[in-house]
Amino acid sequence: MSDLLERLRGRGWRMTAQRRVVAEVLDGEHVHLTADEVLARAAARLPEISRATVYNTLGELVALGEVTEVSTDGRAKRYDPNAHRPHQHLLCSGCGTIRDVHPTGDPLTALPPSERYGFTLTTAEVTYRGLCPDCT
Amino acid sequence: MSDLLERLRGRGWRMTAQRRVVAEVLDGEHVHLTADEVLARAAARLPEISRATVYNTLGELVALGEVTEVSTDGRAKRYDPNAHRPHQHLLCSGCGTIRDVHPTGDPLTALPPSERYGFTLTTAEVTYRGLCPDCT
DNA sequence: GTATTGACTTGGACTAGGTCCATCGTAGGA
DNA sequence: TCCTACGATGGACCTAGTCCAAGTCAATAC
Repeated sequence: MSDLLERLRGRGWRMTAQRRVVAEVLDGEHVHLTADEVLARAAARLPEISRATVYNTLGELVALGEVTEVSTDGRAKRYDPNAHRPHQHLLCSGCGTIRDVHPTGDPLTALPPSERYGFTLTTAEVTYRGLCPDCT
Repeated sequence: MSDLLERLRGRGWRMTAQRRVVAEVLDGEHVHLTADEVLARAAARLPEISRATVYNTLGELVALGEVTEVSTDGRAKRYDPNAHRPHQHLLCSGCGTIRDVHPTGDPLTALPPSERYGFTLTTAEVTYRGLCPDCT
């Protein structure tokens, strides 16, 4: 994660305690926190951090391509720090657990030209849904 | 669409002017309206219809499997009446246009057992993103 | 055709998630 | 160490959606 902080500094990011804490909270595998969860965890370390700062910082991290937004349920957006490697999401309909998964092949190729309506495609997002072992 | 109304009546739905109008507004191909758009179009025909009724009716149609909810942008959910035939969505990043598309093969098969973490899979939702001819 | 009744509708209050903005604070260069 | 522009703050505001008590009416029974 310190390499993330280095990359951000290299891009002219002014390093503040708030930004550092938000970036640190988002470290790890299979991390998909809502903005409120990020705020709660950040506030545990830096009690005076504000909601607006968390939203600002998350927005910047997304704009810089370091974090991706995932909205799986139409409720709160979740923030996924695993943006360096393409992946999709596997979601339990029972408990809401989310895992990063890596399907074989490029999902884009499944869409034949006749179904592209002249679009220039850039990405395909896939959400697999099912029941995890605990909820089965 | 009248066949939909028949199906609903057959399932014990009490037919009211409000429900009929909401169902009629959702008729057609490539229809992906937000609840507010449904309300606006329904109100054009039945001015005294209320927001709560539109949400209730949409929720019932979803529960009955006649309409599917799609949340592509983390903003308002959209309602897709084309629930009788499996399909995915193609979304223009420029203007927000949504089209129904039919990829080849079943997206579920792209996820190998080693990437399923013991889940029992039920569905895979795919959102293709790109630029439509007008926005290119 | 009328009475009955429980399902449906209404509008307004309420909530969650998120954005905006004026003001204050501070990181980092000179 | 001083400056200043960039970042943080908190509180108002907004949008999408939910909830509820009270009123209405579709469908059944007669």
